Amino acid sequence: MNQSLDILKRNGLSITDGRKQILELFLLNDGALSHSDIEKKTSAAFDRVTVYRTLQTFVEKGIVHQIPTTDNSILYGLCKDSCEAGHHHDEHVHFLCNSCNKTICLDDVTVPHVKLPKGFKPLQSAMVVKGFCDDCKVA
Amino acid sequence: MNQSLDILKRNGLSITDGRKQILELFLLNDGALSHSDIEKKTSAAFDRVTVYRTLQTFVEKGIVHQIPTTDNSILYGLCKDSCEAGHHHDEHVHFLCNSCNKTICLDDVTVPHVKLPKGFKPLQSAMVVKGFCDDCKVA
DNA sequence: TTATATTTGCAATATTGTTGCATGTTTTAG
DNA sequence: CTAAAACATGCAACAATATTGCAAATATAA
Repeated sequence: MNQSLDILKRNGLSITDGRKQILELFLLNDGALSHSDIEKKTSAAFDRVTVYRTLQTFVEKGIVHQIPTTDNSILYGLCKDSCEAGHHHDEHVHFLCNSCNKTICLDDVTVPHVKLPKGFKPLQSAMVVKGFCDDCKVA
Repeated sequence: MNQSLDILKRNGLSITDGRKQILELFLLNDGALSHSDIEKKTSAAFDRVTVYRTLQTFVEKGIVHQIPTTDNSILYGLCKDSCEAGHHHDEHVHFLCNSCNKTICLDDVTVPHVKLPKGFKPLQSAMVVKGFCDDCKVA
């Protein structure tokens, strides 16, 4: 039943308090989290360095993926099961709500392919849509 | 003939050395620029605070737009003529080359609309494609 | 040309990110 | 179950990046 434990084991990571708790945050939270979100939500229980390294490890293992932003931060979102170490399948659309400010992974909305000018070879795409989410939309 | 002067005037900004030179950089450069790119390319001729404020002003006036990244930085790209103060029309695809590391605005490639789950109201979209650009592609 | 408005640079400070290393914890092997 | 090895953590020091107030300098308007 303990999903975070499961994920850590599956990825060959040692089980530590920090990793478990940070992973829990992702599992409980519906939106993406930044480094500072995590510090706040854990009440700085872990050294900031530990948080940095934990996130880095999670990215490497394909447990979370990075979401680009325009505010000098990086957001991290939980990967779907289909992600593997070193091989992310995070080509879904991310939605940033202008009102509640949450960033949500729309796992079922795939980033569409675009026709690029001659000579450009695409390997990976990211898409962020801003607007109002279901909870915040004006009725 | 002096395009940067023209742009500054059109936007009701006072003409200063810093603004002219930074704007020149964007006009001469084919890729997007970060704060630190600008500091390097101007040989730190301007205080870093001035560069921050200049970029902020340019964004507000619709002279440049922000491009999201996953590396704790913000890239700035020159807007097309159609952009106005407070109302960006930067819904074109950005291409980040894995080899030369340039980020290029593909002004003619529009970000496609995606079908969002019920209740989500989109206002603005950004898309970044990674891969190899025309210059760096393996022949 | 002068007065006003705006911009700049400096200083101080805050925030964010990185590295090496000793200590503590987890895992593995016996 | 225990000991050794492997690994993760926290601290300290440091580096880089970002923000603010304010006085001096510059640009614009009258």
